[in-house]
Amino acid sequence: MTKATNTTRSEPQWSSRKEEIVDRAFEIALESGFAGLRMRLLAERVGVTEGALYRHFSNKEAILLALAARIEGRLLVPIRKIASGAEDSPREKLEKILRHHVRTLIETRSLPLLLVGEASFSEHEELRLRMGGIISSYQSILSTLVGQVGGQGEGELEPREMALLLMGLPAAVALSHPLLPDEKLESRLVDYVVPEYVRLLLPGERRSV
Amino acid sequence: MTKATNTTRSEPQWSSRKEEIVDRAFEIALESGFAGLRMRLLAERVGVTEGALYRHFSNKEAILLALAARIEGRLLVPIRKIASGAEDSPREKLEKILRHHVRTLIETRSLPLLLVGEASFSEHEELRLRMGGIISSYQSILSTLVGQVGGQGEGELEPREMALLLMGLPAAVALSHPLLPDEKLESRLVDYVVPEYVRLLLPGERRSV
Amino acid sequence: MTKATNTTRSEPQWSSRKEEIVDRAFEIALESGFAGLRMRLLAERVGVTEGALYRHFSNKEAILLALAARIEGRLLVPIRKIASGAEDSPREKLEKILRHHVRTLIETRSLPLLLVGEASFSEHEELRLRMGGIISSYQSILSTLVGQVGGQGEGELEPREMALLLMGLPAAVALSHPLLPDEKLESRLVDYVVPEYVRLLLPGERRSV
Amino acid sequence: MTKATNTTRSEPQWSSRKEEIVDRAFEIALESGFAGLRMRLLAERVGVTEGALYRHFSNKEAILLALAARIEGRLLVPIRKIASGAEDSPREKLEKILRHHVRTLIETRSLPLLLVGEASFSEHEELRLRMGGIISSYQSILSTLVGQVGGQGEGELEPREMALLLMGLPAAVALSHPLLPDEKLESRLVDYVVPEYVRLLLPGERRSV
DNA sequence: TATGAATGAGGTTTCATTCAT
DNA sequence: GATGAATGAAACCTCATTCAT
Repeated sequence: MTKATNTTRSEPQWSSRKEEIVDRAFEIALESGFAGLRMRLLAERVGVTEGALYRHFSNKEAILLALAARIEGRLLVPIRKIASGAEDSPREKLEKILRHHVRTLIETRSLPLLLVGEASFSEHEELRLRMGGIISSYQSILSTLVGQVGGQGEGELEPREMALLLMGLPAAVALSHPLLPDEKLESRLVDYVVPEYVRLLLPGERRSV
Repeated sequence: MTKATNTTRSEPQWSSRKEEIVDRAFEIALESGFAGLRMRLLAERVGVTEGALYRHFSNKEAILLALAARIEGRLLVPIRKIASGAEDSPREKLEKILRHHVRTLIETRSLPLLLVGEASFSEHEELRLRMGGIISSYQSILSTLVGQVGGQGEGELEPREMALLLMGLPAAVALSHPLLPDEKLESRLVDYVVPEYVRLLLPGERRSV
Repeated sequence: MTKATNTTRSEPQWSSRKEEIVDRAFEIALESGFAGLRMRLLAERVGVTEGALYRHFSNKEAILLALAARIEGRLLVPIRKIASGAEDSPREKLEKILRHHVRTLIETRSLPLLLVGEASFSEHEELRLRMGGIISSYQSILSTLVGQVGGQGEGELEPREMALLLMGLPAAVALSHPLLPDEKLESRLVDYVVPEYVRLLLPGERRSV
Repeated sequence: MTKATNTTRSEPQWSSRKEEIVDRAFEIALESGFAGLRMRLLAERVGVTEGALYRHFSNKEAILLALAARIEGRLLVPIRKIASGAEDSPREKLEKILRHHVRTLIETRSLPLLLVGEASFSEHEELRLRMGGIISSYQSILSTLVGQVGGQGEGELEPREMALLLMGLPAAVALSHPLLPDEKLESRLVDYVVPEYVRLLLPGERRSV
């Protein structure tokens, strides 16, 4: 008899209002970007009045931060789990990470990375810091793994630089995919292009084999 | 026949006001992003009132389109010139293009690519199309050149996919640089990382050597 | 038969919650004035939710009225007691009253009189009436005492006018003290300036001496 | 044919919009106090939309400050002129000042001093400072004049304290008059009570005469 | 009694755009 | 070409109050 009981399929069972708000905010940002996230629209989607949103978040900024946290959860947390796994080699980890990243970007219409772009100019400092933190964490995970791969004998590119290159593929997908969706390419990206990319960038092991 | 041709006597230089408006718009977008471009602020910077802007552009969207055109001018036009040059090999051309792109991004705080991101969500359809056009042109230039390099014997990656990878480096720079500026990395990017990246991605030459 | 009488078993002390609410309301008004008294803040200070306040007071206005009553209690009740005392002369009573008033104003950051000002503009008619009643009572107490002092031979100023002048000192303190606190002056006010003021305004005794 | 030409009697000829806004704001504050001054109502009274107000004042606070300046103009400026006059004795100046002050308070329903009260709690720091400045200036004018009167042989009260007492009469009027208007008293205040008050407070000269 | 969520009206402010001059 | 005032819609946010539990 509680409100939570008469769930329809669109209400994931135990989502408190707070979570539901973030869910809907994510949806809207997916459609219209960070800047298109208006409190009025959000309230409508949630099915309450605007004032009600402020019971759960003190600010619009607080909602944006929760969104950032959610993105972190979808993107960074799985990546951290992959990186800390015990079974895979560093090279395999890198490959898995990139595949996860690219897949997520395609699923979310590149939202995560595009939000990084929007955050660069945001007036909300905390949001900017948070987004910078996500990028920074991501790159240091990649750097560490690159360092563990080793093997680029002549030591041409530093791990940090290699990490940047590895992030390049998701970045390129993020920027070009929403404007120029290409289903054929999309289907090959995760399973084919990513592994090949890793192979090209980190040829060390190949030689050693 | 270009728009700049129908100058009246009061515009001795080529429609100076119009150009100046776009100049200042570019400046502002550099500082505050697309969304931070307010008509009021723009008018102030130009040194006129808001109403005056509407003598030169019928819309804010018209100004955004002019901005897109300017970005095209700084980014795509030089790239086209490089691509159509007669002296360099395709590989050299690709390298030059990437160096130009990365250099421009660093100079412009990544504005061009970030604007692509913002445009993805824009409500102005024409702007979205134009930005899509820039990306698309860029990628087809890269694809063509990759095709001319040839040599990836087993034909693992298609030119279009390779083009995406090549665009990855600038994309990664665009996304990470504004939030996490890194001067040491920056100084090595253009002259060192880019050539190495091209060498890794297009190993054809290596065999031929 | 008073409202406080119908206590239920859950209110062992005399309607403690109600009292506490007014206490906290007084505190807040002391800090932020009448206008700064928000139901939300009040609830927080009391340690309950906003809805709970409406169990004890039907309105915000009801709380404001209770506040006015409390001010009456701190200001007017002691003054009435002084005025009805049997031992002092009318002149001594006036002096005691003014000293009490000034002391209270300093202790309460002038809240009582400033609230009078705010109440002048209040949309709550009952509150306005109540505040007017406080002022009015105060002045008639003063008038009566002034009449009892007698002695202004030529009958220049009527008691009511003299009462207004006597209220002038507290009023001036109320208006200037919160904006321009002056500790040196403050320490002399109660024990020195007030008696001197009474002596100057009611020179009757001087002649008799 | 300009808009200013078709003046009705209610438009004082050369009031720019900016001045008109302050005029209307003053009117509203007179009716409903500082807190009752809503941008919407103000815009209605001026006959424009809310947005238009922001062409002339960047803030609501800016309007409040303009209001404070206007009060300063009506109250403090004439008082300064009186104080710096060459013909009157200090005692006469004090009397004139108090008469001007009391008259103004009655005309303006005590707005100036009540605004001081409201400003004490205002969240607008600049407004608080400004109001404090007005009070402070006023008191130092009074103090100076009191010092010039001299003559309180035994030196009982310091000029600053005497200034506070002098301000007491206007203050009492301000606080009691709006809540308890009294026409009979009002008519005697300016011409009768004020001079008598000065005579009582500053008896020095009387002796010397 | 109390909670916690919600409402609805209203608050200040911003912004692209228009228009008479 | 340009100004300066104005508009109207929409933005974020606050607050007293209500109500099911």
